[in-house]
Amino acid sequence: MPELPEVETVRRGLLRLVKGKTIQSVDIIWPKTIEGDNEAAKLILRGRTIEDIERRGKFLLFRLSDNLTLVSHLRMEGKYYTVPVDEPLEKHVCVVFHLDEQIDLWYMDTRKFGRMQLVKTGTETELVPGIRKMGPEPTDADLTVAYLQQIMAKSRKIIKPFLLDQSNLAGLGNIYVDEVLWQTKIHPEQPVDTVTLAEITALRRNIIDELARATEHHGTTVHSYTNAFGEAGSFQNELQAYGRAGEPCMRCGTPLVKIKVAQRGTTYCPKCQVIHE
DNA sequence: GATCTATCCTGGACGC
DNA sequence: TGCGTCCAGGATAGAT
Repeated sequence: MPELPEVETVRRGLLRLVKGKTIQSVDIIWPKTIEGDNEAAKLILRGRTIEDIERRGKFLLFRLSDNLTLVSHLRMEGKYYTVPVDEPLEKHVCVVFHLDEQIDLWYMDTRKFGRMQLVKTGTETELVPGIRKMGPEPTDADLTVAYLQQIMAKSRKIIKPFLLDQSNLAGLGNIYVDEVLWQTKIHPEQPVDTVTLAEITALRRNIIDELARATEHHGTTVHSYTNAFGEAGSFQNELQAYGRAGEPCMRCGTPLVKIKVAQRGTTYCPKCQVIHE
């Protein structure tokens, strides 16, 4: 399930593989992948050159020639692969971009949750709802203690769904939320407005550092995630909470517990992570 | 306005 | 072996 480190890894891989290439034509196998009129999208994409690929949160932004941007979200299992032209289609290929130099770019998605949207470059911050409402990137410059303190004081949510909500901050998903909460010793059901300033400060540090470290490891491979070269990330070997239910906590030895929070599987240490007033 | 819930999807695990 | 059921989860529309 791609979160920010995985999406950033895909972006870097795609830059090496398709930057500067021109789209000759497009086949749309799963129509719902591309929002709106598929036939119009095919016509609009034809002849456009991929000038750059940027990222905002978990969205990939393919900057195309003549001020067009293809906004792509991988959701659960979306993946990009480049293959020789006219390679027989594998199962789960949703969109094929026929590029110049005899290369095809496949968008594959086992669960077909991923979505793409075509917009005029620069309007994605208004026209793509997920980007319009998105909170700051998890970096030292953008994600400040003061900002977190301000929005957390006003929230009546519990911490896990709060951190998963991309309008509060960008980039976290189920895996890394469990990790940073374990690192910061915060219970996933702790009410947001009761988290102390010391905890907010430590949480912010852990979010920024954890996502940067995971990006260095090319992300986490759980289920089927691979980068644009079909390679798996290695950060799953570094995980301390997610997927380790029943195993001893690396801090205190207490068996980690798995519960459901906001419809999401959640692993935490019942001794280190205790709800406080 | 804030929060919660159902929905979209399919492969894999599991029980019978 | 084959079938049915459940689980995984990011974003969002609709309900509360």
